[in-house]
Amino acid sequence: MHENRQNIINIALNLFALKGYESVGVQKIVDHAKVTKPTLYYYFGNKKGLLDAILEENFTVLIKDLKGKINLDKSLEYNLAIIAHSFFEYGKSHSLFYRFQLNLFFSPPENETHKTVLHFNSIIFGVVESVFHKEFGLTLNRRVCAKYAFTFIGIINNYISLYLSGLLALDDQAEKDAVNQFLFGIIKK
Amino acid sequence: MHENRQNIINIALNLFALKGYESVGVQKIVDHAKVTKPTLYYYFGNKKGLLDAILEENFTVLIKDLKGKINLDKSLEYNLAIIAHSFFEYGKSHSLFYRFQLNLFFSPPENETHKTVLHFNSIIFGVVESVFHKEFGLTLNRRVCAKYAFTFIGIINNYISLYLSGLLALDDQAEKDAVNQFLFGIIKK
DNA sequence: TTTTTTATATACCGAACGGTATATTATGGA
DNA sequence: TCCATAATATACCGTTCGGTATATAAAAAA
Repeated sequence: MHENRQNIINIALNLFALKGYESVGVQKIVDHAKVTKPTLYYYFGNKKGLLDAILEENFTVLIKDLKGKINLDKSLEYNLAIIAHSFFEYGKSHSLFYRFQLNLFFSPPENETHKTVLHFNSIIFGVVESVFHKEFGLTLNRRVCAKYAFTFIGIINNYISLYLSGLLALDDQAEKDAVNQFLFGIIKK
Repeated sequence: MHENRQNIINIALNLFALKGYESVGVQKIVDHAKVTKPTLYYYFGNKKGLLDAILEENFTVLIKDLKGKINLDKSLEYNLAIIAHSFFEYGKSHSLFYRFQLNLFFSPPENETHKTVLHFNSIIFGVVESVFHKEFGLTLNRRVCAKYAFTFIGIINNYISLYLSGLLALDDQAEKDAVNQFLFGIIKK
């Protein structure tokens, strides 16, 4: 039951990630999934509903993982390593989705797709920011904590982008490199 | 003479940056520019030709500025500051284009638009990499220099993204912050 | 002045777009 | 067994897509 629903989601993610959301028509999706248009519209209402389902399904995995593994009683270094590890493992296991999600994040602000992905990104951002707020909340204001979170996630995404381009392996060394780049820059090793 | 050509370029960049290349039809461009389709096709051949003209016109400015200001006889810190300054000034004076260019860079790899922007990005990348190669070329291999260049540009883009979202001012302090983040991380100030 | 080239408009093309009215087939409960 | 609902298909909707054949106006060259 509902196997068509899941199949449509999988097929659509593949096409979206490879060609872009706007470049893939509903007809092409249902052709690849070997169903017809009314089936897709029965499950998702419209094309945007299909996109929402894809985002919901895939982002939930990462968000739950991050929330479950972060431990605010431990050190900043510990939690940054945990975050880097979660992101990198997720990037490897959901590489198609990660590429697609990056694409949506950098899509134009008036595009409806941008706003949807922003919702999930702000959740992730809040989780990462909590780590900095616990560490620096008494000495630095919230704006600086937010900037740290944004910068750290930026460096993480930078590494994952390199991985997605085939230029880097997301191994233990890369996790350490990312955290060290953020904490100490390129000078100290 | 050719005022229609330039007008089409300006109008199209505005629409592309706000709604996305795929989401803006040729008809909408010519309507806004108050010309007709054959005029656009006379100057640019097709929609992709229009995109190429936009990229060429705008990237040339940044690339020439970078090449002109980098001085390989001076220190790494000096050149990184120069690069950050050029990027930030460019981001402020060409903010619409910068947003659009980021969007294209993160667009799906099979999309034709991605490949075009990659060409200009690799030129910029080469310029930045030359700074690291001059500094570390004897002690570090090319892969590490390339990674440094990629990371530094990533941090720069991170800052410009914050600016484009209205979350940060691209002032002198931001330039220093970006370079320090790259060189020394968040610890040393 | 005539001719050629440049620049623009009218009117149209087939294909693809997102979406739906309606019919049909399964399926599970009463 | 009957009926309601869930799930799928056929065939179609108006609109917009990128692109063009053709005509025309303006300007430059002959």
